[in-house]
Amino acid sequence: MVRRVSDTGDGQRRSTIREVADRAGVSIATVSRIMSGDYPASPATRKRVMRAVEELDYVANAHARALAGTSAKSIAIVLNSVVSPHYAHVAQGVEAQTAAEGRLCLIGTTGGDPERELAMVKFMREQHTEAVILVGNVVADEKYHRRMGRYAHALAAVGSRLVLCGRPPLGPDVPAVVVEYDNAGGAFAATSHLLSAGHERVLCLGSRPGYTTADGRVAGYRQALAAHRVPHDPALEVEGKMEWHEGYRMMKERLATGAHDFTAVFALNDLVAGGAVRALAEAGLRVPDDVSIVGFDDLQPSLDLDLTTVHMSHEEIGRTAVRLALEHGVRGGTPPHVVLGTHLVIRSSVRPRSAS
Amino acid sequence: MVRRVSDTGDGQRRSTIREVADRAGVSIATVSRIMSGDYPASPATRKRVMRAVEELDYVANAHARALAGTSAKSIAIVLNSVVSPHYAHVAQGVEAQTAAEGRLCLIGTTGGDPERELAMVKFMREQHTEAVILVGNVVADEKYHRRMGRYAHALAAVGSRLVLCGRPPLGPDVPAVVVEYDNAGGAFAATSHLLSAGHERVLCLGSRPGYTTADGRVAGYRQALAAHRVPHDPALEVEGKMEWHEGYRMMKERLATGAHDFTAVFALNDLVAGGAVRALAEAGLRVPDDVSIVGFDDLQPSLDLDLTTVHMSHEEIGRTAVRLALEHGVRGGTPPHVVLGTHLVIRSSVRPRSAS
DNA sequence: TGTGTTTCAGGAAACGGTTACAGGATCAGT
DNA sequence: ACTGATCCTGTAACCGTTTCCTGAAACACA
Repeated sequence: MVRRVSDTGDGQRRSTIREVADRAGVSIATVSRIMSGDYPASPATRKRVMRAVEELDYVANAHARALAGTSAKSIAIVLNSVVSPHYAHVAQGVEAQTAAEGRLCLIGTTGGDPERELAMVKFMREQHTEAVILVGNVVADEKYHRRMGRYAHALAAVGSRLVLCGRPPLGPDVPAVVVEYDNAGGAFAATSHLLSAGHERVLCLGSRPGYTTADGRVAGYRQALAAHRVPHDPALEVEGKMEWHEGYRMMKERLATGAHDFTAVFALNDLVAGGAVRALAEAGLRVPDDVSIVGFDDLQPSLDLDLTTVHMSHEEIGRTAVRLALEHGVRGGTPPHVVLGTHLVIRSSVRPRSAS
Repeated sequence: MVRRVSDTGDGQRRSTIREVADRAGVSIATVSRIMSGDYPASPATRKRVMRAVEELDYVANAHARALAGTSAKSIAIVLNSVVSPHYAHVAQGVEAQTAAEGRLCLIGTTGGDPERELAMVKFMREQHTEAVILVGNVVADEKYHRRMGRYAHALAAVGSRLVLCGRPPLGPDVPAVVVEYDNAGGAFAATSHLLSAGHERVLCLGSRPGYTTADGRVAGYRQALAAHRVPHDPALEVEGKMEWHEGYRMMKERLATGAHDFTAVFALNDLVAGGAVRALAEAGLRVPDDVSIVGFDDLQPSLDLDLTTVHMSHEEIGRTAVRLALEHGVRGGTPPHVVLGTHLVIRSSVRPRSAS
């Protein structure tokens, strides 16, 4: 019997339970039981084992433990990127709740690439995570739908323990917990706030057909226009990604090509608002004196900009995702679908039109 | 022989390699070999196995695989929180490089609690991660030193594969890779920029004795004063955490209690700068007309504020940490210690004193 | 002292893979 | 037809735990 050397590949020799047992002069069963909590061992035995553990600096192998049944539970979160403030907060929420539930949190990023997302999900499945939380919107274009088949197949295998965070269901045959936030409602409130202040030409910055988050917010914008009986001018909807530089670009181009044909701006998120504000400033336009603006997210930028914006509890989304995944895991049944609300935070970036 | 049911606890029945083998009419060895890449199997056998894998939706158990030797490599990152932009970028860098090296990234947060940090390190050890990257500064107070013993013990066990990111060494007996950034150098450049513009009363916002990052930046601030032969006034150093609200508070209190006895501000990071700018604005003071300000980090806020600031490549830090950990793992020897440079980014938040 | 109960500890199977070793076919060369 | 070499596949040991089942010692009680 050749015993392979237990080399973990990192040059570290780890002591095993057998070595602890030998040193303590007991069987491995005894060591295992003593390690895993309250077992009625004689004080003498217990002390001997503990000393051996101490001396050998023994740490149980999580893989072996998982294989033997007592798996160290873990939950995976897969997102585009962790630098975007929104995602960062969601990740924070997931991590916090995961820790609170005594689980480990695995994280993987995809850069928005569906291919990498698929690979990640497979990887997480191999790790036997209890749940995979997918966050971030995915473009619902043709390519996406073509790959849907494979997605659905791979994801259905983890069954209901799949959680979709702020993104559309993958298909009717793929059961999944869904946690959304009320994009349309928030956008409605934001736009209404501007309209109520007398603004009628409201620029909508950052639309991006096919991206569900953007679509939801644009929908809310339009609903608000309709509710206030303000005509909808498609030319006021500007396409762009929800990033600072895009906000800057969109406003820059708007000011360069067209006339200053708006008095207010609804930015699809705070980053876009920030970029837009800078572009306005460079054109000599002031907020809120010359232009009113409302953002979305209530993240860091809104403090610096003193921006009126739509507040979401980003961490709450992450926490809820974990909680629902776990609850649903024990309860079963049809997976829950939760929509988290938003509310408007008034700061100083909006001024009534009559007063301007 | 009673075969326990392979229940992973999540209600999902996962198919095993044995089931695949049975269905394909081959042995498990063949399945294993075919799954793990290029093995000279007959096309017929290969096809049969692949079909069985497909039908059963077989995914190998990562734990079993790890136990058997071919471990799925992983790297752990432990940090205070992922919402702080700096940490988020570092985490992003770690994640990116980890993925590039074909590893999985485990993430854990501690909330700055040394106790939780210790628990995390232990957890990561159990997971047999190749390296544990510790990022974020830890207060070097008495309590910390008291616990040092246990830290050192637990951490030394992962040996040189411990990476310290922007934090002080744990002790002379604990070998670790260290990746730092030049806080003092950056602060020196920032402060010098203000001094060269003719400012002599430069407020330093966010000092916090014992916290190495803050200490480094304050040191650079003082060195710059000395180099420019400007007297150092301790009253100009204001203590506070490196957060937006703290920056706001510090400036608010300064303006409330004392006179406006400074013409420039060196904020220890961009968040603090943002809070300070808001407080100044509320007092009717403009940047840069009335007060010049320089930040540190060159993160999102500096775009909104058009802030002159010290640029660091936050992601680079994370990437470097992973790269060094892996390189050092194969090379051995004394662990490397790398210091990454910074440079000043000029925007519009500083104006020469003579012109104001 | 005999017997029934605890109390504590060990032996061994099982978890799901990988891989060294061995062996049966198939095939080419003589 | 015999011998080797070549190909492919199966058997079984092993990774490091947990835990069921069994058994010996110690104890209580009649």
